[in-house]
Amino acid sequence: MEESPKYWLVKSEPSTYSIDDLKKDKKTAWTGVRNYTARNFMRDSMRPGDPVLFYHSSCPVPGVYGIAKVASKAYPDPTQFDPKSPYYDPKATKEKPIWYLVDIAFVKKLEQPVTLEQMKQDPRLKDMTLLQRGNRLSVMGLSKEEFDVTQS
DNA sequence: GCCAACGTTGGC
DNA sequence: GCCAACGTTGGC
Repeated sequence: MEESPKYWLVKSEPSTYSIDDLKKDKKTAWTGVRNYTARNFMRDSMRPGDPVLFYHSSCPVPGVYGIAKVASKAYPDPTQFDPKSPYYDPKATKEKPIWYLVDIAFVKKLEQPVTLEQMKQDPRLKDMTLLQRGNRLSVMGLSKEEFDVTQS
């Protein structure tokens, strides 16, 4: 049976990595996610080609600034093995990695961002994980409807 | 810079 | 296995 398509949202602080950086790079390894729920999404559910909303957080106007897509299957995050990396995890070994990631590829930058403010006011997005109280997930799933609203 | 909300850690 | 303390996230 055909698996239903999945839609995603990833957060990034634009001062660290923005949609413009992704546009320039075309593709990037989504390193540094150190949250088990987010890891599980990447490791277990993301598939190459899945559409991704690119969200800017901790910036003057938080919101969705672009579209990306999943560009690889999951593989171990190399930064967990690197003692010089801020994401180094001494408990991880190459035989037993802890953290996984996928590659994310640029699709497009939105001419106008869909701001957090706009999303909060859209009744169709009431159940969106992003808008739930206190949510801090950096990788989250979306329904097709939630993905499509930001396209209109 | 503040602070609420959350996840993780570690003592017991 | 509980739960208080702590660190981090992220909007404002």
